[in-house]
Amino acid sequence: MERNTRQRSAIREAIAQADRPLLPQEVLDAAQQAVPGLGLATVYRNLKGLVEEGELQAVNLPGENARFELAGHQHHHHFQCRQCQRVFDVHACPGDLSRLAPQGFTVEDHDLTLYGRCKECAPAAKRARAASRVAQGSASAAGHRHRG
Amino acid sequence: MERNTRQRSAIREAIAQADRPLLPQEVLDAAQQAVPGLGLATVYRNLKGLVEEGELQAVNLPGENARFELAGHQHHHHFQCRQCQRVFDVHACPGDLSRLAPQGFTVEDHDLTLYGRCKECAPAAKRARAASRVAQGSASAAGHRHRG
DNA sequence: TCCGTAATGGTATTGCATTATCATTATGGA
DNA sequence: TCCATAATGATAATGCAATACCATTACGGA
Repeated sequence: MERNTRQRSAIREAIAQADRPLLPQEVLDAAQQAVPGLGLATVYRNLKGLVEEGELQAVNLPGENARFELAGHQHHHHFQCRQCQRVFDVHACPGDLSRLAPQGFTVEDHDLTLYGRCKECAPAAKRARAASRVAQGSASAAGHRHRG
Repeated sequence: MERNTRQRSAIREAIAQADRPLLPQEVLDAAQQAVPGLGLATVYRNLKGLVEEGELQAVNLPGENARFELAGHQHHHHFQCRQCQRVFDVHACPGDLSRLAPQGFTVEDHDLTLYGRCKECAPAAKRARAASRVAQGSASAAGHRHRG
C-alpha cells in the first residue's frame, strides 16, 4: 500500500462516488468501469489496506456481508431497501438510547438499521423500471456470515 | 420433525430457559446438560425445523452468526455485551423512526442493537469474577458471516 | 411388545466470502 | 531511462458455518 496504482485509485473513487456502502463485488463492478482488468483479489486487498489506513470503514448490517464506505462520517445509521437490497446512509439518529437497556446495563453505543423501500423502489414508483432494476447485494435471513 | 425426541426437547428447553438468543454452539452446550451425547448436526436440524414451525425465530446482529430465541415475543430489540459477547433482549423500542429516513424513502421496519456492558460485566462490577467469566459467542468486526 | 421409519450422531462435504500464492506487470525514486 | 520491488490478476487454498450422508437408534401407533 505504498504506490498509487490505477487500480487503487479506481477503487477509492468508486466508493467515493457511490455515496452509499458497497459490497466488495459492487466495488469491483464500479471500479471496472475505469479499470476493466481489475480483479476481485485486488479489491479485497485494497479495501483491507484502506480500512487499516483509516480511509474506509466497514459497515455491517444484520445477516449481511461487510460493505465499505468512506470513513470520517460522524455517527450515522443505515437504510436497506427490501427490493433492491442496496444500503444507504441515514444522517440522523434517534439520540441517546441508554434508557432502553435493562437495569444495570451500561450502553456505550448502538447500531440502527431501517428497512423499507428506497426512493427509486418506493411503492409510488412501482413502475416497470423498478422491476427491471438489477438487484444488488445479498441477503440471507438466518444464515452465515462471519469469520475472520 | 414429527416425533418428540429427548434431543428435540432438550434443545427447546435450553432456549426457553436461556431468556436470551443463543448461538447454535451455545444451544449445544446447554442442551448437552440434559442429553450428553447430543450432536451439533442435530442442533442445526432442529433449530431449522423449529423456525419453520414458527416456534423459534432467528436473531441476526451486525457481523454475527444467527442466534435463536423463542418466537412470539412482540417487537423488541437486542443488547450485546462487548465483554462477554452475549446478547440479551431489550423489551423497549424508540418507536416510529420513519422521520429519520431520507426524503422519498418508505420505512417499514427497523433493527436496533445496543452495545455496552451487561449487568454482570458492568464497570462497577469489574472484579475478578468478570475477568474469569467465560466469554461466549463470537465476534467478527468486518468479517464473514452469512451464508445459507 | 413389535416394527416401520423418523431422528440421531459423527463426520465428510458443501457453499462462500476472504486470503494466500506466484508469475507477471508497472510504479516511482535514482 | 533503469530497475528494485510493490502491486496486480488468476486461481488455488482457507476458514467456517451449515448440510448431506448413512449406519444406528429409538419414537410411537398397531
